[in-house]
Amino acid sequence: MSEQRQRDTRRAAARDDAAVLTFVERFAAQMVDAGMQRMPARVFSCLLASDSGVLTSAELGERLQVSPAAVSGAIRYLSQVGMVSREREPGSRRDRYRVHSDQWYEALTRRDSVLTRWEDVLREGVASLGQESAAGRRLGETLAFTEFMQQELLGMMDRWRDHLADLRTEATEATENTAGEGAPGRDPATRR
Amino acid sequence: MSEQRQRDTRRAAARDDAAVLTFVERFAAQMVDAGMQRMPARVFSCLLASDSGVLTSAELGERLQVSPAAVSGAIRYLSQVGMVSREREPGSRRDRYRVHSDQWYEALTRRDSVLTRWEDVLREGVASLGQESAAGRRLGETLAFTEFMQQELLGMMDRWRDHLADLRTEATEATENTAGEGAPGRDPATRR
DNA sequence: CGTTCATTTCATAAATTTGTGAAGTTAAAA
DNA sequence: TTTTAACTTCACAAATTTATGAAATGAACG
Repeated sequence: MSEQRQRDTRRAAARDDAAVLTFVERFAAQMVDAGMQRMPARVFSCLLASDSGVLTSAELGERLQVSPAAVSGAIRYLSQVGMVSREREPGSRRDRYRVHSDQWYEALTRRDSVLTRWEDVLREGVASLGQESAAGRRLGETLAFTEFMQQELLGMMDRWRDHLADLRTEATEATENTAGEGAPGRDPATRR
Repeated sequence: MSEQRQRDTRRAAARDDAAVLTFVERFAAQMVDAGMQRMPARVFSCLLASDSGVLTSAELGERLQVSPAAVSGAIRYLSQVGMVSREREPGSRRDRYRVHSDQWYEALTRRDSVLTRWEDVLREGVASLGQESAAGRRLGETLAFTEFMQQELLGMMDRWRDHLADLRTEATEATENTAGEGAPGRDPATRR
């Protein structure tokens, strides 16, 4: 590697660090607006913007300038809702947290999702207000909407998986230069 | 109206009031869990569970036991995101706030929605991290997902409108007893 | 025009949420 | 077994959010 090249690399890395942090904070802020707690949002965003897609607690703490306790709490939440998974290499005491770029979307259609809990409450509401009242009918309609939506989301995710496969094929064919965890040879049949 | 009937009505009304309040608070709590602020959630839920679908500030304040200021703030938010509209009868100084059971769902697909802002941030992230890096590729994929999802939501809402029309037709045919704002003769062609 | 009533704005007090340090727990290493 | 390193839990302080009362605005009515 020439000295010129090395200097370029170092400069690029420095620029990236700043750029990554900027993105992490902006994207996290959007997630916060959408209702997520701040720390989970920052941790998730940080993983999303990392090259490997895997970071240790220490790395997250250093990048976000927060305590191990804060990371711990955020990870507890994120793994609970299936957006991040926790790994440990046998023979180490360091956890590694990973965002599955292939799978975190799936959290949207989780069976025990927000929508399901809405439905429970709405069903109760319809029952106690009665189908005959205007209010009861309105609640019933809202219930129908959430049920419809949950059904539709399933179909949507199926189509997304196909769409994603297409995108990755295109990307691979365009560059003929696959490496890392970007686009492992993916077999649509093994999905779900 | 017989005395017996009157007593029944009164008893039913009392039961309903309690039932409505229970529902309102439970549903609002779900919306809060999903990220909405408490007061907007309560106000919206209260409108949703009202027979007329229209309430004044004073009525909302009384049912929820909150100050006019709190109602005002909640309504500002709700009308901004298109979940509630504000009306005033010419020749009155009292506002009336309405939930359009036909339309509040549409707020989900608003052009300036959460998703659109996510996309802006993600696009920036892809640009600054570069398509070549693994992180850049991951962000690009997330961007593709949000774009895909936004597109799909449009189709979904189209299908919902049809589905809703069917539901209402069924309901009307079953009872042959239409009244109030429940199911006005609806022409699918006039939608949107 | 001035009065009255409904809504909005704003400063503030209360309640909730958030992140930290320190102690506690668990499991690898010595 | 003891030591050490990593993660977790917990009580608390700080920051943020939330709802209120009081003052301000605005529009109908006399």
